[in-house]
Amino acid sequence: MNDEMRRNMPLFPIGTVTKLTALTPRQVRYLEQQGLIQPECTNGDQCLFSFNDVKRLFEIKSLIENRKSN
DNA sequence: GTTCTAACA
DNA sequence: TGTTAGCA
Repeated sequence: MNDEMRRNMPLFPIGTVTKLTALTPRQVRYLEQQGLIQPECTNGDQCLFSFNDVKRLFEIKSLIENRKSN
């Protein structure tokens, strides 16, 4: 994998994702169980999230916040 | 230190 | 949804 590729396909652990999305690991896992996100679970025990998933979390987060307002 | 699962309220 | 317990 090239250096450029790592910049475009970084994989973060749930801890980083929770900070980036401002969500809790519970919500992230729950959404994952609902099939709303598709993280890369290589070992099956640890799931790494890519920008793709983080982006989806932000969309979902917005929906949750909108749900409160409406 | 970090992640995962399970269950309960 | 949030927390706790134990495990690797």
